[in-house]
Amino acid sequence: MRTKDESKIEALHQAVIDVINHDGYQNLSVAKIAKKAGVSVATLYIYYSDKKDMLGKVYLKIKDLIDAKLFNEFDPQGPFEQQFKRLLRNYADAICTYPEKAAVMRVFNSNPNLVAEDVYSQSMDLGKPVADLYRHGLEEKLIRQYEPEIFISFTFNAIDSLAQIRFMQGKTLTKDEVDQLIEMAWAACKQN
Amino acid sequence: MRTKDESKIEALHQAVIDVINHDGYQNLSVAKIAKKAGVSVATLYIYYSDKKDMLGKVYLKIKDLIDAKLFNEFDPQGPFEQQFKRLLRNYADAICTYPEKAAVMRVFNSNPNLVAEDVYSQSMDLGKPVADLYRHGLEEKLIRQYEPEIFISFTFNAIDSLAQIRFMQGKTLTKDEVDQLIEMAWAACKQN
Amino acid sequence: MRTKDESKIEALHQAVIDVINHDGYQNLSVAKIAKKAGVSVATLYIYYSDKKDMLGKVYLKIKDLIDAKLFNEFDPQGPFEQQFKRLLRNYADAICTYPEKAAVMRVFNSNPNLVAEDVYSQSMDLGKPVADLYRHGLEEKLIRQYEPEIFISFTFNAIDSLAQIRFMQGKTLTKDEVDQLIEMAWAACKQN
Amino acid sequence: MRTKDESKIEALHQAVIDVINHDGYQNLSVAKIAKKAGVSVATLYIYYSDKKDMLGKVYLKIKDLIDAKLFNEFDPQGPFEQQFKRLLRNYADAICTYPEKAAVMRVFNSNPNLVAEDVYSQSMDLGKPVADLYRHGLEEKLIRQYEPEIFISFTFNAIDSLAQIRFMQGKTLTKDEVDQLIEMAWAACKQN
DNA sequence: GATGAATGAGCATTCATTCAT
DNA sequence: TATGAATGAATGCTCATTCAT
Repeated sequence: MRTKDESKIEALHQAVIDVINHDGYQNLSVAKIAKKAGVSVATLYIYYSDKKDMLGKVYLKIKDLIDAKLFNEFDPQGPFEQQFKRLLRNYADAICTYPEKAAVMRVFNSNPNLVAEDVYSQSMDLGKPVADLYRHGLEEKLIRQYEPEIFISFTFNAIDSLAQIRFMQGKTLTKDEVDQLIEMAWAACKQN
Repeated sequence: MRTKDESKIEALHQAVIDVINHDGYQNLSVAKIAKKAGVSVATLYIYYSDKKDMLGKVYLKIKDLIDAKLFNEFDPQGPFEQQFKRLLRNYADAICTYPEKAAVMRVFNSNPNLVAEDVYSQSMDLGKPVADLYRHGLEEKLIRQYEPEIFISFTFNAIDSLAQIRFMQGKTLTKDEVDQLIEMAWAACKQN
Repeated sequence: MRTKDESKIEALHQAVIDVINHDGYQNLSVAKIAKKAGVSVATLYIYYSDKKDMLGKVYLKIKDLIDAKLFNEFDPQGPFEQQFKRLLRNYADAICTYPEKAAVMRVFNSNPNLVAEDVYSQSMDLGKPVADLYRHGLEEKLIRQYEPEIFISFTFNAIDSLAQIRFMQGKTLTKDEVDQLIEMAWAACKQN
Repeated sequence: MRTKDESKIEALHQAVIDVINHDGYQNLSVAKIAKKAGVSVATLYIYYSDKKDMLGKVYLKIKDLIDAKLFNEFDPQGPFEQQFKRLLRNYADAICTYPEKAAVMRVFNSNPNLVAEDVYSQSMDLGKPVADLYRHGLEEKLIRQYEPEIFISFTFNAIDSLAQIRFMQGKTLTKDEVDQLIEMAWAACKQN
């Protein structure tokens, strides 16, 4: 029965993503999700304790998917600028690869009370490697001596911001736009 | 006859803002708004044709409030960099002056279907002067030759992004942070 | 101020008739009536104690209008068959002259709880002359020795019944149909 | 899983009938129906998509019940007058057997917008056998050469009309009245 | 007399969740 | 495991009626 289970969970997760992107998350009812996933509402409650629990798990799964791409070809020993840009490029790649999932993640990020507090982590929380990189850049005076959140705003959030606009227009970031975003992010953050 | 009670409209608007910031907008019910405003639900429907209409009007009022600050001491004839920074400073000032309202505007901006399409304008739409400034900078080759949305991401949206984080932490942008945001925005956008 | 009053009452009465025929009487709200009449809801309550009172008065007015036509050229001394047919012809004339009003009367007749009990009188209650005629016919053995309601069914109600069907089809009774109805009514009622 | 509770549907149908006859159909609210049926409002929406759907199904069920009686001992080859009277007697029997249901059907028939258009058929539409009989009588010159609706008025509708009056008086048609109604209907319709 | 403002109670419908099988 | 049946509480909205001017 293991495979059966997994396929149902998968279907439910995808349904959440579809419904949010299709109807907006304020129309996100368990009935709609279950219907779209082709399972009964009661079945949904076998896998998840409640709606919040389910959304939290979807969120986490999406986050893992994107984080998984984040450190592709990432060399913690390489030169700082290269690492910095590598990270952002990977992030841009990730949200271009999974545009609907990225859109859902943005929804979760700007609506913290959709999921339980403990499951939710700020958009800042891109994990230890990012924090390490930031600290490294700070110590070596390669980036401005500002708070980490301000960097997030000009890096990941700036990319997200454009991606969101493009997603609303039914597009994804172009290769050129990614290059431009990275250039501007670097220009914004680097210490002169 | 009874005279129109302007204070009720004010109370309703404030209630919308409070409820969105306290309970999140997915718990934004007409009943809750009316209760918080101290009026009956039926009364609400005297002033607004429906929920969407009400939210639209709240949105517009907030937008006007912020836009009103935007062109304070703004000199369209002044040097470009100064104008650029003036605009962003004014924007930062505005959202620091009305932090709850700015938070609400962010919610509306990322949830377009909360309000009628005609009332809604993209976060990009900061009005003609901004568009003029962008075009001017482009023509004079003072800023990068990129699409306007990408600039929005590194200017208004970057500021918004940090403001949102601070708001969630129960803070507002500090004077220093505003300075830093403006510096970074300019570094990101300017043509080298 | 007398004329002003009358015109408002007239407008309200007409509005009731229009709304019932247009939207059906289950969508008959005082707000809709007042709007259509061009007066405020509160004004309506100056003229009538409540909705039921108003509808009752409209009903009575319509009834009077139709009853007024009923005894046109009616000769209580004339031969029975002629009187019988005269009455029905007058009735048919009346509901052809005021088709919307007749339609409204039918609604009231089949929904007794729309108006107060005291104002409401059974469709049978066409007044004393009709009762007299019935008694006369009975005594002279010119009509069947049945209960009065059964005659109503084959006379006024039969005419109403066809008129209603025609009204729903957007038509009124034709001259021929009226003749046929009267012939059949007489054939049904007369004693052989 | 829980099994479908047929008794609930039955209770709901009966509740509709009761409420219409006791409170009139303009006070026919879903809440009242559910309460009277002893089920929750939400349960009602498991069985019916909406109020209109429910009323439509009640209507259809009642219609079927009455129609089922209509062709009892009906012999399409028998003499015309006998068939004519048989049909009316069956109809009278039906509405005497189910007086509350017949009353409800009358309400539905005179308020077409209570149910969906497709479910609704005019009171005339008593099915093909009635139409056949009418055509037969017409061709053989056994009945007057009039439109079908006019016959309906002097047959089914006349019976209905008296039945309605009696129902309002808390009675049903007596055996004698049925005989009288049929005699009069035949007298009205037959060709001399 | 006239009316815009105001409301409690009610409307049809949907919600997230649990039950019984 | 799986699900149709069931529901109390909530949803957005409208009602007939009254108030204050």
